[in-house]
Amino acid sequence: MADDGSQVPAASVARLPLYLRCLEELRADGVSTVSSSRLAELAGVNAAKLRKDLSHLGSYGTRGVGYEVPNLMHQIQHQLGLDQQSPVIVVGLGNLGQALAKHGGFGERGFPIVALFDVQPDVVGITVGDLTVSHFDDVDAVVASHGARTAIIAAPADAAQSVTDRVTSAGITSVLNFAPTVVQVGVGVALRQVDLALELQILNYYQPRSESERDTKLRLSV
Amino acid sequence: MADDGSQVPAASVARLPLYLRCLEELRADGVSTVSSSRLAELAGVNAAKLRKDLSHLGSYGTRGVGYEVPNLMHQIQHQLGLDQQSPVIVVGLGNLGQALAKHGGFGERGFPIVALFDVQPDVVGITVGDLTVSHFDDVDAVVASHGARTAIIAAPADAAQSVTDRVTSAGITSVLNFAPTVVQVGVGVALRQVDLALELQILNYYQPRSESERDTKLRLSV
DNA sequence: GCTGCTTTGTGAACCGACGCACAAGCTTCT
DNA sequence: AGAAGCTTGTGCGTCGGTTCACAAAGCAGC
Repeated sequence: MADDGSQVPAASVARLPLYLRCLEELRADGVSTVSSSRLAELAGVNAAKLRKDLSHLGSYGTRGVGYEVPNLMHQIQHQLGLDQQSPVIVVGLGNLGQALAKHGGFGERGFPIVALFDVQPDVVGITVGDLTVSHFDDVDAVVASHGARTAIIAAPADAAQSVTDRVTSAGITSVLNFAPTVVQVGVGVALRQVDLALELQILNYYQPRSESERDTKLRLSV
Repeated sequence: MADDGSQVPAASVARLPLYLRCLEELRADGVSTVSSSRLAELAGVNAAKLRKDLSHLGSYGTRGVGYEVPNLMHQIQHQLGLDQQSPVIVVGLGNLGQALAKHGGFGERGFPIVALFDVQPDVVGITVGDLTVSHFDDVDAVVASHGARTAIIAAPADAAQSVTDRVTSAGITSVLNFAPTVVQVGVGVALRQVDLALELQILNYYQPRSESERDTKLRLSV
């Protein structure tokens, strides 16, 4: 029902790519139809929640049968705007940045990496994957020429904010920040933060502690 | 007030490491006392929410003054169980796994990487950072000898579940999964999933779309 | 065509999280 | 000592998300 006017709740949006990935697996296995309960099991979520999530993008299931895998994939892809490729730039080619640049998973899923940037003289000019690292000073022209809208920030923490400001003024409207610091973005720019060390610290809370701890805090799923 | 019996809500736990990181910055700048409003600004959250989060671990602020930076850091560290180091193993030394293994941020924050595992003959035996990659078959003995409780999974998706099962049976109780697939863990094992391509897909939803879209969905912070 | 089985889509209750707003409490100045 | 000014800690209303449970709807077999 909700196709045009209303928004999809943020919590649902965050799960749609997960469903899409599960659907890809099913399609690879030659499955043509899937029920909400089966798909929910694969995604590790509640079946009712999954159905409600999918209902936000229309009624594409068949009662008594389930969802047609290729059709549902197409609907989710459309809703997420994955119909066309979205070029991505990477800023900061340290260990993590280089790994991300060489990581094939992005290109496979419609996010080809088209340019790499750094400021270190010993990094600018080297080849990572099949791209040569450009100097960050050239970011405006390169972003414009490729029509890139998404930036992956893998720069040091103390440079992350200025890098973010620079790429957004160059036309970037989506920022995925791996630097271990909070960055601010203006309106009209989407932002997600991924902090690897933070994840370990969160996990650590759920470790059983020696000193007279309750053992009732041993669950966590994300 | 809530120190022993009651739990800290999961949403609060997930933010405590963030506060801790901001406090580290403040301490590095020589700041000895901080108000909730200032700390909230640094962390990018609401001040009342921050105070409520901190209240879950006791009353460590002084009204009219604020929080003493070193003391608050210590309390958060204690609550998260960061008093002692927690050794970590990395399974899967592809691009991402190698970058994570060389990433200094883990060791700095109390999570020294003590062992690396893979199954590929051309990877086992190589040196990454200052560790040599062991064969995954030896995981039980190595985990036991180091007392490691946390595993970072950077293996291919189709191996992630079996790797997870193996490391948990070897004694691992915290799993940080980077493989692009949902893994299941038994009770008593904490799990967090990080999927890089997923993040880009989520971001993509908030991109302005061409076809007669509302421009009211342009915000997102995490 | 009708009955029974299966599964979707959703109303509604429930639950947790968020943020406002204010009382309690500490500090400083007079 | 008393008053004024901050800042914490928290009660409470609100909002969004999750889950249950069921009606609506399609399919299969008789």
